[in-house]
Amino acid sequence: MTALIIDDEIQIRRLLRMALESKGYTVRDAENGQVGLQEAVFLKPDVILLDLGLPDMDGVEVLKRLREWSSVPVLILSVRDQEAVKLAAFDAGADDYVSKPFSTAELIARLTAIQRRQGAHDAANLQLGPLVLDPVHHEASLNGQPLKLTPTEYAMLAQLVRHAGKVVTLKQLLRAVWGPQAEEQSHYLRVYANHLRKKLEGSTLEIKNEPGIGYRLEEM
Amino acid sequence: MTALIIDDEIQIRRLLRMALESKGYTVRDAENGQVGLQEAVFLKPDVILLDLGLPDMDGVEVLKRLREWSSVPVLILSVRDQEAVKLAAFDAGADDYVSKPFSTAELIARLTAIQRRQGAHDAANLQLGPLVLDPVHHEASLNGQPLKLTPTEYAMLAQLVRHAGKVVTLKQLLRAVWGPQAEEQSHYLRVYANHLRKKLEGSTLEIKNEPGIGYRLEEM
DNA sequence: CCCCGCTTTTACGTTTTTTTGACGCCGCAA
DNA sequence: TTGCGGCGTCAAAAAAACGTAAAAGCGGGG
Repeated sequence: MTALIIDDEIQIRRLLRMALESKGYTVRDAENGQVGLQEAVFLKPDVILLDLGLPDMDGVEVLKRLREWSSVPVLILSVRDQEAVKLAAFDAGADDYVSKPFSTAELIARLTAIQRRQGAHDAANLQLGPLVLDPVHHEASLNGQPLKLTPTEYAMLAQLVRHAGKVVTLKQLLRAVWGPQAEEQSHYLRVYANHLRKKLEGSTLEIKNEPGIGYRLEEM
Repeated sequence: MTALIIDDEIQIRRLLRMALESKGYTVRDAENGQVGLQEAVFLKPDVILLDLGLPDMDGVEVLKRLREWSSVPVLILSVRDQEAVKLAAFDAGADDYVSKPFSTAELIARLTAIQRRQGAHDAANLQLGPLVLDPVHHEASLNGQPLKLTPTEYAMLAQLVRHAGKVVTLKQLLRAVWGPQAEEQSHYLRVYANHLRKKLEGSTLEIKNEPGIGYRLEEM
């Protein structure tokens, strides 16, 4: 089990390193985003602890770059206890969030939690029943057969799969797929929900609408 | 298992030689970049330990020259603990980085780590159906006949072959072939996809485009 | 110095995707 | 019943991405 710490404060790195090593992790650290990403590529860690306040680049940006090819569990560390930042981090694919200062016990608890969750539905990719999404290659398959999706279709379906069975609000979907400035353009969703429904036709999956709230991907 | 040490300080060479030989490596060393490159060609080592502070040429330059024809794992040694240099080395294709002074234990650990990683996707020649790529000499053949490729064409085709059958995203291709700063220059890809398609014409291989996502090399 | 091969840039027609607009349906409330 | 908001559907218009060819830039070798 290897963990990668990306944080610019050496005290934090030391603290985390000790806590993790005492739990049997092999620990590697990086003090900025650039190096952190490089380490992630080379080291292929089993979990990443990422500080949002890095000197060279925004932590959310680091997370986005990481998520282009990796689905490793990421635990966000941050002094900022602001909702907006939290949401941005989750949107970018964070698995959990801890605000500094934190107790090492809480940290370890959350860490094992996200790794267990990961183990549960990892086995590679985003998956829901017969549908498999491969985030690295942007490919999808349904019942083992390739499913052709445009970039926008893929992004919307991925968002739905990430919250499979739960309602994803209109705003969440629009923000995730079209960006924050498109939060009000809910007609986009109608068009693309339609596309996706056609492509999912004949499978056990269904995109349901909750009027005024959002959409939900369900397995029948 | 043979290791090549490229370093101008004789104490370092001795130290490394002892550490490596005790781990069962056959060791060869060179005291400057020129000789080091020649040794690399001649010896085809399984791993290279490269000092960045060489008397005759910049270590990063050595690495670039090496990477023109070899994908051997390279571990960088340097007294300079500067981020800029590290990044330059990684960009040029380094696998890991150790700052002097270092413990031999750490060195060995990193060494075995990068070799294990390498083993994963090495396995000698890249091949897909009638196409064979020789990473050592940067040569290619199709249906047994030599296929003439420019360096850029080779790099792009190699990237596609490594992920044969899967989509390689635009960013991934651009980063791999033209470097991270060319991430947005997707017109390069159009031009070179075109070149490669012409050279693959008549074979069972096909370069397909997934609009907005990337390219895929398929065998028909 | 010029030629040659390779890379980069530019231009333009084509294909694919995204956006926009129109229309009808349904449920709900006035 | 009628009017309205949110939704589903379809297709045209607009934008983006792609394929292709050819010109311009660039560097090394003769």
